[in-house]
Amino acid sequence: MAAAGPAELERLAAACRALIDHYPTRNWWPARSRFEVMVGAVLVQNTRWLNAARAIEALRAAALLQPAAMAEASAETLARWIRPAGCQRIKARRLLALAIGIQQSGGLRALAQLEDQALRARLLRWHGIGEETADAILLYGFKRPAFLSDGYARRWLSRMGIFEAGAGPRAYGRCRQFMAQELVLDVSDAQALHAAVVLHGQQHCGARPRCEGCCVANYCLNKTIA
DNA sequence: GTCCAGGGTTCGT
DNA sequence: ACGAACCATGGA
Repeated sequence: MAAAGPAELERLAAACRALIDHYPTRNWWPARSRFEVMVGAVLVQNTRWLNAARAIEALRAAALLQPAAMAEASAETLARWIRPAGCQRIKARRLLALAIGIQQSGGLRALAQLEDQALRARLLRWHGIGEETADAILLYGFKRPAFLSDGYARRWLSRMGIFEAGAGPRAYGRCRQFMAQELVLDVSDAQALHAAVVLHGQQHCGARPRCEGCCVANYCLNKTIA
C-alpha cells in the first residue's frame, strides 16, 4: 500500500469524484467569519454539529464571537455559554487559548499571511488544536487545500481497499501523508470531498444499528466505480 | 439505561 | 511509542 500504482491512483481519484457528485452539499460549514470557523472547529470536537451550533449562537448573543472579546473573557464565563457543546470546561480553556493565540500572532490578518505549512504549524502549537482541528480550520477558515483524514475518511479508504491507516494516535498523520502524496485537491474539491465523506459515513455507518452489509459488501459507491 | 457524536490531552505501561 | 481514561452535553 506504500506505493500505489497508476491504476490504484486512478481508482482513488474516481472514487473521490463519485463521492463528491453523489453527495452534493451546500454550506457544509456555515459561519459568518473566519474566527467563527475556528471556534466551531473546537466546539464540534467529539460533538454533533447541532450542539456546537447552539454554543456558537450563545457566544454570538454574548458578543464573544470575536478574538479580542473572547481573549478577555474568563474561562468560567466561556464555559457557561458553551455548555450545550459538552466538555465545557475543557473547551472553554481551548477557546481561550485560541483567542489569545490569535492576538499574540498579530490577529487574523497576520495569520492569513502565513504559508500553508507555517500556518498549520502555528495552529498546532495552541492548546486544544490537534491535527484534525487544524486541518478543518485551514480548509474552511483559511481556504487552504487539505484532506481531512478523520475517522470517516479512514474507514472509507480502508473499506475501499485504498489505504489502511490502522489505529492509534498516528493514524491521522499516516492517512494524511498518503493522501497528500497520492492526490492533489483544490480548495473547492477538498471542501466538497470532506463533506461528502462525512455524509456518506453518517448515512451508511454512523447511525445505529450499524449496517454490517452495505459498506463492506458494496462500498456504497465502489460498485459504480470498479 | 446505553451508546455515540465532524477530538485532544494526559497519564499509565 | 502505544493504549486508555477523561471530559460532559444532548439525541436516538
